Amino acid sequence: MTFMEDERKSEGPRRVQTAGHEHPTAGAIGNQLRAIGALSKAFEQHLGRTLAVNDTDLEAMEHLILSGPMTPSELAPKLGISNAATTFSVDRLVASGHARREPHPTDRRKTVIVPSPPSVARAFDALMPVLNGVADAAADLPPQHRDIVGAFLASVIDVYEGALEAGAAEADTPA
Amino acid sequence: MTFMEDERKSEGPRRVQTAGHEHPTAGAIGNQLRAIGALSKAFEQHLGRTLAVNDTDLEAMEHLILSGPMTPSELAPKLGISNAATTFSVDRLVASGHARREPHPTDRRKTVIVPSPPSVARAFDALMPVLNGVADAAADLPPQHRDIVGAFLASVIDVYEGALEAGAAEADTPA
DNA sequence: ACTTAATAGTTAAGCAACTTAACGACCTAC
DNA sequence: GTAGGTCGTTAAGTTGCTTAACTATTAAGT
Repeated sequence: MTFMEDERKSEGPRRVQTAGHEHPTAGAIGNQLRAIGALSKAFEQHLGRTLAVNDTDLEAMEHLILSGPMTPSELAPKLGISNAATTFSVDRLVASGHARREPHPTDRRKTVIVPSPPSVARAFDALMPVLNGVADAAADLPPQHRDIVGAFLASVIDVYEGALEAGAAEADTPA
Repeated sequence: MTFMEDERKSEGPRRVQTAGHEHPTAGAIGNQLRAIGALSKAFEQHLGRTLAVNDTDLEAMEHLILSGPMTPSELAPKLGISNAATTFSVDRLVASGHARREPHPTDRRKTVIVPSPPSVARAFDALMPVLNGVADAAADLPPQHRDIVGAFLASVIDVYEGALEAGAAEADTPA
């Protein structure tokens, strides 16, 4: 690690400098979490290649599969893109046969995007090894261990949520 | 959950259908892992906004900070983009003052990308809450619990790596 | 009932970031 | 010293996003 050898002489408490000297295994857990993030990203990209769709369209399919058919306006915020971009994504999914548009039963302005069953099945088959693998790993733990892991993951979630809130608050206060 | 009501009558063992009926807490752990993935993605985007860089450039900065200065050719595979695209990313980082190009000391073909200390400090300050938060959460665990969590995360990593290998193998065998 | 305003989806024009291919500069080996 | 490979950059083209404008439909006001 050859960074920040000069600079940053002292300006507050800094427990984590490079990778945590104080608790070797504690730092290791952070590394594992980061590794999982990288692996899950890699896996998603692999999955996208398998189904011949780009990242956005794959994510759209995931939402359509996990939450069921929905309108473009509902989908857009889940994808974090504009309404118009969602139209393009749906266009691509329809063109490649992964989904179809259906009129909304009561509101004629709306369109419902329905994932095609074969595509759902293919996505599921590709996802299953990971879903099952993680579920099995968790299921294989004795219940107390499962609770310990669950509690730790909950605390990690709290950390992220806290950091995001702090960041949002700081955005409100332009200093 | 209104999906796959027809189709998929039976074609093999399927333990995880919607969200794991057999082991409620086991499924919960999978959900937690997914939540952590989503949160860390959201946090990265927030961080990118804070430093006024896009996702790619932020990831480049992270690699430059965590692994130290490196050449574009080393950076490109870490970003998962082409060499040429890395040139553009570096151009942007240099233009915004987050990094600078330096000639390689021995090989005059190469350029070394060096992150600017102030940008490193800013990124660090923004990252610290999460880094420290996770490290603290891990450090607060009694050692046996830490081992339990570490072992579980290791098994999750194995699951992903196994799935990626299987996917790669299947790509070789065009069926 | 008719007009006004709001909502849903799409289209249009423009922009940002990627790709592959081709280049000049440099290193390495024969 | 020349031949071939590597490094970074440039060029041309593609993809996928954005905002703004437009059409169709619904909801609300009078």
